[in-house]
Amino acid sequence: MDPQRRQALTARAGILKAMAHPTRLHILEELAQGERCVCELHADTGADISTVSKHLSVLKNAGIVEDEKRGLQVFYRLRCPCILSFLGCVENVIQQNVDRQLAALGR
Amino acid sequence: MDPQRRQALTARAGILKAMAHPTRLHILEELAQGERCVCELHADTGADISTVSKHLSVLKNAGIVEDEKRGLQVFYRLRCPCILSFLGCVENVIQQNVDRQLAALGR
DNA sequence: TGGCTATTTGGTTATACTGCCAACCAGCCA
DNA sequence: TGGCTGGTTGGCAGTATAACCAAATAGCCA
Repeated sequence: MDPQRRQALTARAGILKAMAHPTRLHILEELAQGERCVCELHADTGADISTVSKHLSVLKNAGIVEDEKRGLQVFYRLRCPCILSFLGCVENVIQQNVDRQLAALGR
Repeated sequence: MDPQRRQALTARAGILKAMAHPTRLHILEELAQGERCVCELHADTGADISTVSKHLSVLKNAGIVEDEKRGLQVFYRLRCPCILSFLGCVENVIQQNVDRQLAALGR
């Protein structure tokens, strides 16, 4: 595989990896509805605030979200709202998995 | 967060996690063009064949691909071809990251 | 059956990710 | 200035991933 292709694949994988965590997906879905401060995300994920902060920095390093400090609070928002658009297909896969498991049970 | 939502998020994250590796993305892109046997994927990823086999089992466990043995060979194919449809947005994010880095340099 | 090819599995080592705690920093206000 | 609130950072322990090698398995054919 040539280095350029390798690099392109690594970049894409990096974005996916940043998204591939339940708490981070939850955060992204919240942000899809509008910007949120860290304390709000802390409240509705239930995770320790330092954990939330680290998740946010993962998302920020990946370039998926951006932040803005206003007074004491830091607000985060999606940089590309389209980022969640593929979840429809992910749901298809999951539904198929469920169907398959049911079929296996009934077998 | 209620357990059901937590579970849904974990399932989604699982799919993303399975995709979040350069070699596995490469494999998925190959499969998007049609089924391939392990040896073909081995040839064009350049990875050790046992490594390719393990990557394929990750994808299979996630329900993203399915396999079929025909003679000595095992062929893999995408279960949901739409799975790569979101890469367009991932590319947007990457392009923005590049732009941002360039801007930072020029600053 | 014996040997060959294609693939999977087990074991090992190195590396990376998570979550939690404690300490620290920044901005506001009395 | 001192103290408070909101967030970030560093460090640690536990867990999970990745790649490689060696060994095992499955199907074909002589």
